[in-house]
Amino acid sequence: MHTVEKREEILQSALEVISVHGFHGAPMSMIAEQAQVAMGTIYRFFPSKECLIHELYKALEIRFQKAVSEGLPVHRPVRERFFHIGRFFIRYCLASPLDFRFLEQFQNSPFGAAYRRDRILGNGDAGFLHDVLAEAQQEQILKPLPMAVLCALIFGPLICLIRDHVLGFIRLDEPLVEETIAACWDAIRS
Amino acid sequence: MHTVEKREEILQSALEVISVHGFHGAPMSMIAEQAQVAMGTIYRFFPSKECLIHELYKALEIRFQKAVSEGLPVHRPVRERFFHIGRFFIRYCLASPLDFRFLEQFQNSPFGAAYRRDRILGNGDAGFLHDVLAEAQQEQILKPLPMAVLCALIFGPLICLIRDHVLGFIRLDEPLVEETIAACWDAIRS
Amino acid sequence: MHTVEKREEILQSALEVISVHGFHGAPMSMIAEQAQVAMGTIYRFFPSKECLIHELYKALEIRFQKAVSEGLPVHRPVRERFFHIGRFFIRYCLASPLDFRFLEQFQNSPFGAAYRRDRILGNGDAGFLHDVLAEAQQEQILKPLPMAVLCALIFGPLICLIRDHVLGFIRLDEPLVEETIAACWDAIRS
Amino acid sequence: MHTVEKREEILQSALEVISVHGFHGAPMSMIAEQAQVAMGTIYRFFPSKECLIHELYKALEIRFQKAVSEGLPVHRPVRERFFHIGRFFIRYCLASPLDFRFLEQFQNSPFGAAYRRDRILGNGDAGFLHDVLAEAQQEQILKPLPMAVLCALIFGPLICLIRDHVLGFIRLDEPLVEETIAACWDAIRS
DNA sequence: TATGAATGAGTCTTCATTCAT
DNA sequence: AATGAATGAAGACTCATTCAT
Repeated sequence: MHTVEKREEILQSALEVISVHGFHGAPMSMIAEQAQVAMGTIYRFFPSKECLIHELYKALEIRFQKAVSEGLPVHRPVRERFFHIGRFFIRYCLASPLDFRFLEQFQNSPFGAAYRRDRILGNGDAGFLHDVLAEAQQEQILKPLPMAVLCALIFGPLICLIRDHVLGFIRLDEPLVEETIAACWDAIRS
Repeated sequence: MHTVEKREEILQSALEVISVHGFHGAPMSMIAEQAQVAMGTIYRFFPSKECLIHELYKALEIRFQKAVSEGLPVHRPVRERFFHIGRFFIRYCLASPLDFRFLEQFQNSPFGAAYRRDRILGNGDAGFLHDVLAEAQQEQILKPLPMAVLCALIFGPLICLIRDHVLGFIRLDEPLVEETIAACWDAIRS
Repeated sequence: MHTVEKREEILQSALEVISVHGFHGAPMSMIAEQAQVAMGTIYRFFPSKECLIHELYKALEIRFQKAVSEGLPVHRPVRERFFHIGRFFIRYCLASPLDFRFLEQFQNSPFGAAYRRDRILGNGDAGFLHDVLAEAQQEQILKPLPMAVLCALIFGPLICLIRDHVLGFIRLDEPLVEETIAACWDAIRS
Repeated sequence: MHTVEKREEILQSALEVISVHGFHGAPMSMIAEQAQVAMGTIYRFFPSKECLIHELYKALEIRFQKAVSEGLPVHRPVRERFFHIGRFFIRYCLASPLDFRFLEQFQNSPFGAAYRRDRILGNGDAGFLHDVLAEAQQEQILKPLPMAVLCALIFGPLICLIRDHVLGFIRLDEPLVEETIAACWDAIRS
């Protein structure tokens, strides 16, 4: 197996094990076993468990941004682009519950505290969403609120509902997703 | 020191240490030290670390519910009650950031999984908010969405922003709080 | 309650708790609770748990010797006295299973190693049995074996069977007891 | 060192430490030190202290059975086989006093309670002795007593004397062993 | 004198990390 | 480069003993 592939394999195994058992329920030995490598091998790619976790976070972030921004109808009206992002956000989280669970855990852990939160999940001003919102705000379509508040008004509810869905408390079907995104739009539009 | 006081002292220390370092970064010895008691003393009040954490959660929940529902203008219009709850919710979280961080951690941990999530933080349909929303919905003031979605539309953004504030990314002042609550109201009203 | 009575109460409680749970399954707190005294009170009578156990052993030994020697038909033939002792030995053990279990535990523990074993259970040359056997040996009724061997030939089987009985593997009824003692007699008589 | 050897080394160290200090006087750290391995290493071979002890018991039992049954003159008269077993039983115990002390402790502990007692030491009806005695009883050479009683009449005294010897109270030399076995034979023969 | 809350050393066990092979 | 056995520091928990009341 190639070096790069092995690295990927380890990251993926870490994701699987950690998202199920949590950071502290996932010993390196378990991750190694899942990746079908020896424990020592992991340390050839990542100097410590903490680094592995941070690297995994970064990898997921990239993967995530890519998925959500995919097919963004760049030249369509703001509202349409907004709905696109909302839909893809939910779609991705539901399709990749492991990613979602890991990212949530990461946010709410001392690991995540090291990171500026304005990256992913609940905030996106580093990326494409920022552009959409900024543009809309200039057109005075949106309320004149700080970017962080706008992001919160959008991703806060979505994350909350995805969590509810993952935990089985509600069932997020197509129409409900649309209605929810619409409600978020109501929250931010002027 | 009285027995009750010591119990309180231990709970408070656990809150302080855990909210900063996380569950797994907070050994019993550290909690004991913070409370200025010996480790064994903790076990006179709580049979295990897990129990200590659950008891702490329950205590915070009560404290929290009380604070948020305090002075609720029961006989005023729905919109006014809604704003009251939103304001007090934020106010409490900002005044008690340790509580907030602990509760957030608890929710996203295997501990919290034992609890139905319909309690606090991100959901409130167990209590007074549920009544307010239900009443408003009957009057057709609100969108005909499931209660869980309504709660998500309210608490999702608030929690998100409180976290941002606690972590120092934004500054939630009085006017911003009002505007945010208003935006949430826009999200749910029909 | 009198001082002496309290001491007795503690010893009796220690016996009950230890014989059921073993030395290491019987914390001082449990013994205190059983005796309905405070933990500290035990330390007014016994300087340490180890001492308590040794004192208990000594008390049981006395109680035991008294019970077994009771009503010994001093002026009857040796064989008759032998049977008397055998019967009373078994009778006492079956009637006082707690004593029996404690003494067995004590023997097989580092505690007991401190004691010369030629006291009780499986040896009795300190007391009346010694006299009976010595007398019999002088009359050449018994094999010319060392006293320790004679004692082993008598108490070895009895203890073994009592243990089997206590554990429920056999049922020691009257006739079986008689036959067993007779067999022991066959073992030692010349 | 080989894996198997290390396992053996740990078992042997456990035997040495436990037979001297007792189960509760033998911390894993002490066993590890004796075996010249780190504490964690023990857990690679045995999932818990309890398992270690049970494995040790099983290993000793096998060793023991093998030693005692070795060279059993299968086609010789019953009496001869009986003496052989008695001799080898004593011989093994005296040659392996650690084994003996451990097995005795095990029997009288909560650990041993899990095991049916019809195994070793004080009972042997699971194995070869049972066959010898059963055969002898059919030939009406022995008293018509239950097997458990016969075993008690044999092993009771032997164990008792071995213990005395190990503790230094008597000296079991060759002739004394022979006489003692003969006395046991007198106890059981009809 | 009696109490029992408090202490903290000691135990078992886990797991991130290392290193000889 | 890869392995995984070995390490030992760290953590939860127990309980004999002490001491302020």
